[in-house]
Formats: sequence, C-alpha cells, structure tokens
Amino acid sequence: MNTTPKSMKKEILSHIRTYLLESDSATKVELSERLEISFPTISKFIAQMEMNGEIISVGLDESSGGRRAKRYKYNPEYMLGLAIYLEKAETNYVIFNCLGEIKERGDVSSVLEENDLHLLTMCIERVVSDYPKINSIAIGVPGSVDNGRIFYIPGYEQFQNLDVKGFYEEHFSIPVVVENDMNAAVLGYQQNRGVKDNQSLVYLYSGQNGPGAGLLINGNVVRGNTFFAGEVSFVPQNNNQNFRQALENGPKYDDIAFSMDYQIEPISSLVASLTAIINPHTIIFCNDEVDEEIIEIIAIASSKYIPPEHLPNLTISDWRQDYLYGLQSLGINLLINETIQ
Amino acid sequence: MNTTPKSMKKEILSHIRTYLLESDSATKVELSERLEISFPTISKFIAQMEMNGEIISVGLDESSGGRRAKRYKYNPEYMLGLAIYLEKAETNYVIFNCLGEIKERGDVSSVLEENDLHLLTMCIERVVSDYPKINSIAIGVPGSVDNGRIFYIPGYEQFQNLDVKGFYEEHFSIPVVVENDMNAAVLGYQQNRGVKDNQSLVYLYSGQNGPGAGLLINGNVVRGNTFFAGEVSFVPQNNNQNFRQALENGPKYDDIAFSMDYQIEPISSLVASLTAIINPHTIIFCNDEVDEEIIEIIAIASSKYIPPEHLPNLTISDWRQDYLYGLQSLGINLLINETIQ
DNA sequence: AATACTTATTAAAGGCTTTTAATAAGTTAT
DNA sequence: ATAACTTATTAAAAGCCTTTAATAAGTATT
Repeated sequence: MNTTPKSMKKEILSHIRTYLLESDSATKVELSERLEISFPTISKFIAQMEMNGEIISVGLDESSGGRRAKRYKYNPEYMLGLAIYLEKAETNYVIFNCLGEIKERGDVSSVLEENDLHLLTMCIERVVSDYPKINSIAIGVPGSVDNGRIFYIPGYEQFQNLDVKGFYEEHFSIPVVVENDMNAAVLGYQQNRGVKDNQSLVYLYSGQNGPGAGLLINGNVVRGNTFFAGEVSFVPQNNNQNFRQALENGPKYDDIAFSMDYQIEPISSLVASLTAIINPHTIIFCNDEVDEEIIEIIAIASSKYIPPEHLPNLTISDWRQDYLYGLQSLGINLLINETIQ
Repeated sequence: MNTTPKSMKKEILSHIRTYLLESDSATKVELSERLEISFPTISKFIAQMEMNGEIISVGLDESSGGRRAKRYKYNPEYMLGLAIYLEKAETNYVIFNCLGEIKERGDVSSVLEENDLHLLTMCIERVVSDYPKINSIAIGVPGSVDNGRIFYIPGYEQFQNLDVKGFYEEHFSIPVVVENDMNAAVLGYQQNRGVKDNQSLVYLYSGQNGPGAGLLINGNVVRGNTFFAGEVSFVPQNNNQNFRQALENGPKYDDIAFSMDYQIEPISSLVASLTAIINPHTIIFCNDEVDEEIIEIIAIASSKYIPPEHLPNLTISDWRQDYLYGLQSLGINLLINETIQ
C-alpha cells in the first residue's frame, strides 16, 4: 500500500519538485491546483523546502485583482547527479544539476579495457568527496542490465553478473541506476524531444557487435525474457539472410543490383518488420549513419511492405547526446523521487 | 494525487477483495500483514463488508497458542459480471461471478451481421434486469479498440468509431470495458496460466483477414501507434514474400520443396523475428491449428535463426477459452476495482 | 480617502488511518 | 484449577491531510 506517511511525503515531494522544475516557477496556489494537493499541505512543504534551501522565493506576482502571490523557484544547485559512461575505449563522467546543466566533465582510463572495477570506485569516491551534493549516480554500460545487475557484457568478464547498483548503493549510500547504453539513449531521446510517455520508440544503431536496437514500448524499456530484445541482427530477411548479413554482404542476386545503396533494402525491410509487430511511433537513426535523403528513401522503400499510414516517423538524432541525456534523466529521476528530507 | 479519502477507500477495498479471492479465505491479521494496512482499518472495512454481505465469516481458526482468529471468505455471488462476444456469425454472452464461475450462457442473433447496435442494447437490458447484481460489462470485438471506442472494425461500418464504453456506461451506469478479441485472449492466457504479470506474450492466430497476433509486452497490451501492432501478416520474409503470402502460397523455389509442411518455414521465421525484436517469454498457438509435434518442428526450425537459449516457449492453447477468460478477467477487474460502497 | 471587491495566506475543525495501550479469549504448565 | 503466557480484538490517542472559516493584503470604484 502507498498510504504510509513516509511514502506520502515522498510522493508529495516528488510532485512538487517535478512541477517546479518543469514549469520553471510556481505559486502555492498553482501547485495546489495542478497537483490536486490541498493548499495547507503545499504550504507546509514549501516552507520546509525553503528553509532547507531547496527552493527560493523570487518575489511577488503581478496582482490579479487581490493580494499578490509569492512565486517560488527550484534551486537547481540543491542536489547534483553523477553520470558515468563505460565505453570500450574510454570512461567519461559528467556532473550535472537538476536542470541537466553540466557542472563538470571528465574521464579516467577505460574501466572496461583495464577490466578494473576498482578504478571506477576510486573515480566515484573522488567525485563524491569533491561534490558532496551529489545525490544520485547513473551508470551506462554496453551490456544487458537487470535491475542494476550487469547480466551480459561480452568481452568484459570481470563485470559479468556484477550487482553494480547494490554494490555502490551500499558503498556510497547514494541511489544508483545502471542502464544499457541503447536503452539510455532511447530514454534520452524520449525525454529530450518531449515524446508522450506512453508511445513506442525504436533506436537503431550499428555497434561493433553488429546492429541492434533500443526499444521503448508504451513508454517502457523492453529487455525481453533473456535480455535479447532489440537484437535485430537476427531478424530473418530476404535471400536467406538475416538483417546483419544483408547489411554487411549486400544482395546476392540480381533483382536490386542497381540499388543506389544496398543497405536501403534491409533497413526498409526491418522498418516493415518493426511496424508489423510493434507499430512504433518513431524509429530513430544515428546522425553519423544516415542523412535526411536516405531516410526518405527508406520511408518510400518501406511502404512497399506496409500501408504508408501505419509507418512510423523516421528521424535522425545524435546518439551520444541522447545517451548522455538519458543517463542524466535517469539520474534526475532518482534525485526527484528518491531523495527525502 | 491518490490521497483523497475516496480513492483511498477504493484502493483498500480492491486490495482486500483481491487478496480474499486469491487466497480463498483470510483472517484480519493476515490481511493487515499482507496488505500492509493497519489492523483497525482492516477491521473497519471487514465489518462493513460483512454487513453488506460481501464477505462471510466461516468460523474460527485452530488456535496457534492464543485466542482463535475469525476467518472470512469472499461471497462470490455478491457481484456478477457480463461478458459479451461479438463475432462474425454469432453473438454470445456469459454471466459469471467473481470467481469466474459461469451462471448462465446465451446468444442472440449476430449483432455484427445484422449491423444492429440496438440488438446488443436490448440484450444487455434484458440480462441486467434479470440479474440486478451485474456490476460490470466486458465486450469483445474483432477490431481495434482505443479506450472503449471501436477504432477500426473492417466490414461493420455501423460500429466504426463508436464509443461503446461511453455509451453503455452512460446508459446503464455500470462500468464497461471493451477489448479486441486477440488482446482479450492473450490477457486470458496470462491470467489463466498464472503468468508473471510483467512478462511478454504473443498469441498467434490465423483469422479470416489473415494471420495476426495479440501482444503483451512487459504485461501490457500493445496496440501501437495506429493500432497496427500485431499485424504480422506484413512481416517481410524470404523470397520477396511477406508472412501471409509465404503461409498461403508456400515456397516458390526448390530448397525446401520437400518440407513436410510448407507452413513450418514462415512460422519459424516469424518466431525468429519476434524473438529478435521483443524476445517474448512465450508464443501461444491455437489448438485447432497446430499440435505438439508441429510445435517441436517449429522450435527446431527457429533455432536455425536464433541461439536456442533465447527462443521463447512455444505452447498451444484453446483460443475460445482464453478469449472467454480474458473478457471475464477484464470484467472481474472492474468488479474488484471500480465497485465502491 | 473610504468602501467594496479579489485573491493569498493563515488558522481552526474534521475525517482518515496509524500507533499504542487495554481487554478478551484461548492454551499450556504447574 | 489457577497462573502464566499467546494471540485476537477493541479502544483510545496521535498524526497527517483536507475542508472550511477567518484574516491579510492588494485593487478598483465612488
């Protein structure tokens, strides 16, 4: 049940924080009406939060015919988040505030390449002691993650089956979230572009281990039964090839030998498969892999398979930025929802 | 916010009902501990519900060292549900209690074939006046449904774009749920087989409009951006055919000319596509379309495409029964969650 | 400038549930 | 059979949010 006083307080706090951050500033009446929480309760929380320095009074509103209302802003520096990217060749980190503004970036030698968890721990220790306001840690990894535990990360056996979330939450007493890089990217896209939160998105990329996809269905990350969801390499296509083979090898027979780009066909076919199965709202491609022109050709080619009215939007985005944004938004969610006091 | 007294009461009620129905019977202490609601609150609700006849005292427990506890059971006859299936050639209905026990079945001439909503209204009117305890109506239709509104139902234009839920809730003042037949079936399978509620399931069938699928991903029904999700007919496959064509026309070249059943290959390929994209826990086939032997052949054929450890369970089920069960469980959900007093 | 009118904020009362204490109803041991 | 001990239930007190009433602080009008 969610009726204990503590969970109530937590919920009210996150609603107030979310609204203040989203709308930049608010009065008590606005909060009360929007959040459907009574005025006295809002008033009590606001007083407490102002005392803690979590929110700041920014003066009085223009009068709307009566007494002028006090307007409050969230203090974005009240809490900070730390996002860490474990990539093959490098390990970067970013410190950001509740608005997603970056306070510091940095890197350490690749935790994955060195196969050394201790390196990561030391990095976090240093950052956390430099920035005592850090209240959440988001870690992105190129592998499958199950509730903070790294489930499958080919090539980096030291990290296989490691409960990163459990370990660091114990170690630092700070909420931790761990997420797969593609899932973080698709979440980042969703947040960044203001996608409605129950839509379905697919983020396509071609990684070093072959192409793959990050999936959001009805707004939720899809991991699959054996964390195999999004492994679109394996989708069977024409000519007894799967998607990866078709992409790499090109056509094996003459029909489309004169296709300008032999990758168009497998991609369009994959778009059709995705549409016929999950009918997503948008499919996102990486900006270093396609351009607007190719996108349009793909769209046309896909409508060979699927009635055009059902085809998703095909868009292009910046993968690294989405990834960053996704990790940040996971971290900010922890700040907003998990920090209680 | 969910803190208003009314929504609180509603939530407590549904929790008590759910637990009593799932566990057959309970004491106040059991309810209090399991639901994490204080004993006095449970006690108050139980007293009220017993007075209404919603629950029944079934005597005292054996002593566990002290005063013996009273044990309570839910009275399954307290509320009834009505489920109606609109099918091409027939319209059937079922009246059931909270345990899913069927009190009466019946049919009227096909509402769809006659293209006559009034027929349905009259049928419900009669049933509801015969059984005043009916407190929920679940309607299954062979078309796309968006929040109770029939969105797309080829062939029955009178029903196109009809807000069935809104209309009947207004008309009868009883909660109504409308669901697509395949979605109801996959929900029914989930409930009936006690599938964990965040797993992904695919229900495959070959309807008169070609094959299709009902999808549950992370436990939620997937409708898609344009209600096209599950239209697996359109999945591109080998030999420039989509799934439907491959199924209907058979192979067009020689490689697999001696395949025992030429439908094996397209189905296995579809299983592979589903796995590579959403990696479901289980794929369900209809018992009048396949048997155990074929299932095994499909499983083997699929592992040509996908590492076997990622393949879903392939199972067989009774479609009509799952459909019925799905509608019933939607109806029972309304009884449990929406009835307040 | 004084009065009527708006609107924000504070204060008091009421309705929930939870926590804690008290009582009732059994069981076990002497 | 009585005392000591368990456990269920009832009763009272406390906490928290909401509703309602009262007050404060402006604006507009005469």
